[in-house]
Amino acid sequence: MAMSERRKKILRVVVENYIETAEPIGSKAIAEKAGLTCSSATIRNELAALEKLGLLEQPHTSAGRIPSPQGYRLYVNELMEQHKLSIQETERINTAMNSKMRELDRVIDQAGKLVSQMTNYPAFSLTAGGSQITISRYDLLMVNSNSFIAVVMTSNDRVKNKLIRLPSDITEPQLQLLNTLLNTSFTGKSLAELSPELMRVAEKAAGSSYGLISLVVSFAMDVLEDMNQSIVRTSGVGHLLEAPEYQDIGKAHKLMTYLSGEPEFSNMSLPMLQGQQDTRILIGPENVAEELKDTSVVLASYDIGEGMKGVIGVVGPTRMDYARVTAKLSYLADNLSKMFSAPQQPALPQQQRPALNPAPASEQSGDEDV
Amino acid sequence: MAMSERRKKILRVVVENYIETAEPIGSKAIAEKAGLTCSSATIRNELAALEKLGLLEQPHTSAGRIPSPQGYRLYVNELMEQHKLSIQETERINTAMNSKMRELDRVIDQAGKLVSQMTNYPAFSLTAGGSQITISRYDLLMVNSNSFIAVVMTSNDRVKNKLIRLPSDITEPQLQLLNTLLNTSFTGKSLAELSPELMRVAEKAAGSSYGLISLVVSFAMDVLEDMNQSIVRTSGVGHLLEAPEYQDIGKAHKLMTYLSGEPEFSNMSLPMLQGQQDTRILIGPENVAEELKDTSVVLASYDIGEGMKGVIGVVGPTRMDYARVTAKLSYLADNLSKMFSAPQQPALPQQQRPALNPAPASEQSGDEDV
DNA sequence: TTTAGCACTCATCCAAAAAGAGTGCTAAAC
DNA sequence: GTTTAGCACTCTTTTTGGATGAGTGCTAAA
Repeated sequence: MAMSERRKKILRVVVENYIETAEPIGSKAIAEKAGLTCSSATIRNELAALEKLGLLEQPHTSAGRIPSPQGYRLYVNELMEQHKLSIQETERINTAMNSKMRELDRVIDQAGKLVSQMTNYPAFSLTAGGSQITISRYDLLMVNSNSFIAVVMTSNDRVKNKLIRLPSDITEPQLQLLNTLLNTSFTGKSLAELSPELMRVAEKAAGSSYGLISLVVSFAMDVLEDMNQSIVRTSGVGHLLEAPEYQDIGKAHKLMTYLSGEPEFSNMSLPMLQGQQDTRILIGPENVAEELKDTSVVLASYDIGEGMKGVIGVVGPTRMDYARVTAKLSYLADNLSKMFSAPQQPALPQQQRPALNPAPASEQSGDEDV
Repeated sequence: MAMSERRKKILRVVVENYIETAEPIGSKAIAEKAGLTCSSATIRNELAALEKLGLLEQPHTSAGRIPSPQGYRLYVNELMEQHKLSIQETERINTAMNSKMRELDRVIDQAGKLVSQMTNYPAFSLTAGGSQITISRYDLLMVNSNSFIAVVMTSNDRVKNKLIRLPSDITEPQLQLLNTLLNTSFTGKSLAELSPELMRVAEKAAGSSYGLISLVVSFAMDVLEDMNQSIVRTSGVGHLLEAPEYQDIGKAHKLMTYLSGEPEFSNMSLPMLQGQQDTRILIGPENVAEELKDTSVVLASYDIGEGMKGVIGVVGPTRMDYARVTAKLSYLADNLSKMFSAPQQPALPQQQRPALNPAPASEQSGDEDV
């Protein structure tokens, strides 16, 4: 009896009305919208009950009701209907993914932008979780007597390179030797295992007084560190101003500054980075950060391979359209996962660079380079 | 007589007051601030004259005066004093540049962010002008029988790579052959010169039926295209809300959306990309874009080497503090130029990765990779 | 349990009045 | 000829107070 069907219906009308209009709704309007047979007075009684349960709130004595965060939570958990994406929407995502999403950096960037454009909310995008990645191979390419290119490949099949210049000369055989040494002693090691001691020992053994090994290995460490480190990127903060709840400049500004800083999105993405779930909704006060206390965050994660994960998310007013946003977000995340697992890229009519021969072959694994 | 010293002084007070307070100023207040010996009535006469000259404006009959765009222009051209950066400010720029600005992509990103933080205005950052860059060298590194790494080096000493997978097997000698062919026929060519015909011919000559050449060359084309293409990045749009002129949400939102889109900053950067000047101030209506008509833009360019240029810029209300902004911008731009020309990085106490041996050597030229 | 009725509370809107800032002009002073 | 004091006038901003109306909570009857 705590939650009769009627109450659920009422709650739902309140939530959906508020999502749509951002205005409180009164008993009379509810009676009409809900298609219930009872009168507004009855609804008033129910409203009072729902308020007592903590699911509704009243901005002031003589206003209608709006959902409380708990109200949203119940709505999201039990009442919300799955939103189906329209064909246009899926098309849009697909085409956007086909163009220019090749490198990891760009994926983070573009995915965020795309999400923001599609939801009309600020969006963010991040990657993380590469701490157990190792270097699987080194190649040193001689350029001239005082510079060479170091190419390293990681266990998750990414390749990065760097042009290294030396103050003194080096010969091809020396470089070869160095290359072999690197491949025998410095592969299969994670960032943590590439200790300075190891380097010193190897340096000595090689009889190299140039610190050449350190130079290359330190580059390798940079690469691993970069993969490890999560890059967060925010886009579309301007969308905030569209929502009536951010007509208050002070409020809008505060949130914007927070979003443009380096917020701890990675924290809230944790359960997803650990693979415990792949979408997550944080409603208002459920957020840890003070700045997000009356804001909701919707997150979806995707797989980059080798234990690495990416997360895309949306930030908006608590009354955001959860059904629609989650639908878009998880569709996009799914597609990103597919893109990273299948080298052939998404499942769409490809448009290769027009001038190309029908390449018999393939595409790269993910991205390249530092 | 059109512009007596007194008038200049008055104009200057009006501009500087407006920059500081965003409020019109009246004759009496000017008399005090300017330290002139005359009375407010005299000033009123002068004000009327300055208004007739089009240098001042009056929001409404009984308000004080504010500068017109022409007024700003005159101020910027003749009256503005060079602003000296404080030690703290230069320090801040220096330290920010030392950390994590290694790769080009990141430079664009970080420089924009830094500018925005230092000026408290939205900032943008872009690079352009690599159309005559060529590929100077190819290396193909065998990974296994159906994949290899393609490494290309460009004429401006950047190196990019890509892991290429094949549906069918390939042998080391085949790869070698391919490598040689690429280096003999496809180096020293700009993007425009890498025509599909050339590829077809080479493909035939090589007897390769795999389209392998296309695969690698098309990657090279991507690389050149990427360098050619200007990447624009905007940061700190939220700062707009701090300015009183953007307390109007509608206005703020419009400008923000414009800035977050892909605005033609590259157009206004043109004179700078062509090396005709290295800072530029566009005041209000001097801007081409409708959205920027009552906004000012300050730009500074820096050299990336090999004809490539980068531009950083700031967008703000017409009353922005030009002296301070230009000072910061050009200091940063200078430092960026230095950083790109000298491999050793800026002129500051370096902190290398702590665990490293005192590397006898150097650092990379600029950045790496795609 | 539902409903009609009614007094009551607040936010919002609007108009009118009051306050204040700054001007432009005139006539006198330097 | 330039500067200045004086003053009426204009226009914005702020304040005030009443009217309006939406929506409630409660009571008493169905």
